Formats: sequence, C-alpha cells, structure tokens
Amino acid sequence: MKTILVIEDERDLLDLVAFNLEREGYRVLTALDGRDGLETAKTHLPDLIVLDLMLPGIMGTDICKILKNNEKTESIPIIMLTAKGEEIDRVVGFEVGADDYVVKPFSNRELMLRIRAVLRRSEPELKEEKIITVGLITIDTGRHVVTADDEEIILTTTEYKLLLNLAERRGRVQNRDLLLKNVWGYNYVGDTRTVDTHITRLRTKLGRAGDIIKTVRGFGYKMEDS
Amino acid sequence: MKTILVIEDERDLLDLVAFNLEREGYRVLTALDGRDGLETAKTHLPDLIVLDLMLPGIMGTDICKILKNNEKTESIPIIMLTAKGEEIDRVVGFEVGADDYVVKPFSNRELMLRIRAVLRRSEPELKEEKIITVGLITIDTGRHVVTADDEEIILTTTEYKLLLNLAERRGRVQNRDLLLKNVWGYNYVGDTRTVDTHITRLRTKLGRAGDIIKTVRGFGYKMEDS
DNA sequence: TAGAAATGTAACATGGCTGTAACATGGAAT
DNA sequence: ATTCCATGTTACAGCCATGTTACATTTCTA
Repeated sequence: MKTILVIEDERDLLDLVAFNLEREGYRVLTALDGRDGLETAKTHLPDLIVLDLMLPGIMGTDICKILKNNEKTESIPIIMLTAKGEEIDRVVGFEVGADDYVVKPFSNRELMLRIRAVLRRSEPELKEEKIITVGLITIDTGRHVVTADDEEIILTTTEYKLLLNLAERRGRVQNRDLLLKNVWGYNYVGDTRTVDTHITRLRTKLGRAGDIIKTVRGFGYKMEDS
Repeated sequence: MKTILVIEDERDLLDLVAFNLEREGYRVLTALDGRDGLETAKTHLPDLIVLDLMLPGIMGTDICKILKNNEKTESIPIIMLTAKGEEIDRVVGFEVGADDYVVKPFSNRELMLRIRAVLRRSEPELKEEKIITVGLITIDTGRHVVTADDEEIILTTTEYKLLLNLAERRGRVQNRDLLLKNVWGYNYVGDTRTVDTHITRLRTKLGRAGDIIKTVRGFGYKMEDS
C-alpha cells in the first residue's frame, strides 16, 4: 500500500487528485501550502510526492530542493505539476531533482500513469521470495503455489493473501479488522463477516491441513505455530 | 538497460545531459565532483562514464587514470567532455585511457551518437548465447529463433522480449509492473493492460505450446517450468 | 516516401471471484 | 436447560480481472 503526498494550494484540484488517487488504492496525504507539505513529508515519509510548482509562500522548486537535500527525504520521488504558462521546461524541473512532471491542465489518466511509472522505477527488482511451511501447508511465494498435505491447492487471490497473512504471523491472533486492513486494504469498507466466509473457504480447500487455522472466539483467527 | 554515470560540475549541463540520456532510455547516475564520481563509479559500476575534463578538486584526467588502473572499473568506457580552449587533443585524451571525447559546446545529438557508438564497441562480440527450452518452446538467443511444437514462430521484438523474460524466470510469477519494467523499459509510461494484449498475441502465435503461459489472477503471469 | 508491420489503447465479452445476507450451529453464561 | 451471541455455512447476484478484438498511431522497411 503506497502513500502519496499531494501539495497543491488550489483546493478543488487537490481534492480531485486526492479522490482519484484513493480510488486507485493509494493512501493519500494532502497539504495546502509548502510549509505544511514539507512538514508532512518529513514526518510521514510518503512513497511519492505530487508537488505544485506555484505555491504561496515557498516555491515548489525550493521545496523540491529542500527535500532532495535532506537525507531522510532525498529518495522520495517527486512529480511536479506545472502550468503551461510557467515557462518551466523539463530541464528546470529536473534541475531541482524532480523525477517527472505533468503540465496543467492534465488528464487524470496521465497523472495516474506517470505516478505509476515513477513508483515502478523505485520498486525493487526482485521481491522477497520465500517458502513458508506451517503444519501440512507450504506456501511458495515466488511460484505462487500452495501445497496442503502434498497436494497443490488452487486458491483465489483473496484466499491466497489471507493464508499468507496468517502464515506470516503464525502463532499470533489477528482480529478481523486487522485482517481486513492487511488483506483487503486500509480503505476497505465492508462487513467484517466477510473474513469468516473466506476462512471457511480456505479451510474447505485445505482439507485436513486447514485444521491449523484456529478460531479464537471473540478475538479473531490464528494459525497454529507447532 | 544501460547505466551511464555523468561527472560534471556545471549543474545545468549535468542536468541537461542527464535528461537527454534518460529520454534515450538509459539509467543515469550523476556526480558533481570527482570524488563523488569515483565513489559512484566504484560502487555502481556503470556501463559508461561521461567525464568532464575540468573539475574542481581532482582533474578529469586523473579520474580517468584511477578508473583505468582499478581492476573493477578498468573496462568501463569513458567519454571525455573538453572545452575547446583546453588544448587537450586526441592524444592526451587517449593517453589517459578515454575511449572517445566530445568538444564543448557539443550538440545533444553528437553526444548521444558517440555514446551509442562507444557502447556498441564495448559490447561483447557474442552476448551470452543460450538455448532455453520450456515445455514445447525453444528459444535460441544466439540466432534469435523461437520454436514452438517444432515449428519456427516469427515474433515481434516486444513479443520476443516478453517471452524471453518469462522463460528466463520460468516458474516464478511476475507482475505486470515488473514485466513492464523489464520488457518495455525503465521509464515507460503507459497502461499495464498492454501486457495482457501482448500475452494474448504470444499465446496465439505459440499455439498449444502457449498453454504454459499461465495467468495468476491478481498477481501477474508465469511460465510453467515442469 | 509509400506501404507494411508493430504497437498501445479502448471497448466489449466472459467467467470466476467476491461480499452479503440468511440460515445453521455450537459454546458460554445465567 | 435455556438463551444469546459469535461463528460456520451456503447460495447468489453483481462485479471485476482478464481475454479478445478492432483500430488509430507510430515505427520500420523497401
């Protein structure tokens, strides 16, 4: 789950961008001016910053420079928003260390694509690949294969994520809200009973190996550690 | 994806060159002085170095000598940037081990052409040639020929790269973003669904052999390795 | 420079997945 | 034992991820 900070003084535009980002599944932080933006950037260390070039008070370029000169924030990619009239060409944008820029007026699609592209760049080449074994269950994250009782089990996306989550925290109880956050995403709105349904499906598919998924009445679920 | 290190103390020029290189699809590292440049060269081992002759602190020629005397960096080609006034002629440039040099002021086009030429020269005569076989598919990287079910298949560049990418990491799931990065390039901006389209085209061309390209719903694609 | 090939995007199709609700079950407290 | 409430289970309608095709645009090639 990636966090994106948007620094933009036009409230309408800020809200619009924030809304679209959230719909794409990002966690969004906002700031209406440079000072606040800097503050938020330093305290929350977002994964990416969308920064308006023209801001009251501190200029966007200055914010960019400050962020790029701070050890904690220097590696956070920045996408600049520039108005067409502002004869800021690419070179100036990159001069202060921005990673990409989008010219206003921009389409939502374009901004989203560029954000995704910049985030993609900073993503590690190889994600952690591991093989987890709990009881009769084996999860190979690299191959995305789950085995129970030496039989390969075909799981759906949600089932897989849920199982992985339980397995990674084996031995510890997790309540439904926590599971919803970790598996379904922080901005998921819905019934907590959904978790129960998926637990049932998992247990069914896993057969007797599924017995290690224990219900902790009143608290949630856990996977036995033994 | 080739990585190029630019060592240049004039910030404007550095950014301009970096920008142009990125647009050409290179990954770019930068350094504003010799010390930093040497450091970066040793740690990141770029594929090529663009080096300004006149630098504060250590001279460009010295950096060049140091790099060429270090076992790890000696094979990295270096292109020197020299001002016209600096009566460094070819002889001096090549004396310290530079592979080519460009006289300021230079056009972007000229620099790019020389970089490409030097990179081409330094490329090993035969890249690692190998024949990969997965299921009914055979990829001969040396001859750039793909066979499926004993029939030769004509693939486009993108299809070939995509297939090779999947085959090289056979067995492991790769998400669309990773594929985009590896096949389409580091700074590609576009829809991730593009991957799907090309997967379809691949499967179609490969016929029944294409069945080993599996969809992993919610995660990406993988090629069976059994 | 014309024509062909390749490429990326959009639009539509489809089938599996998913969340919800409704009912069933069983444990715990009284 | 009875009641309540948390959890188990099941069915189903809508949705969403992916498959597929068509098309406009770009790139290649002769």
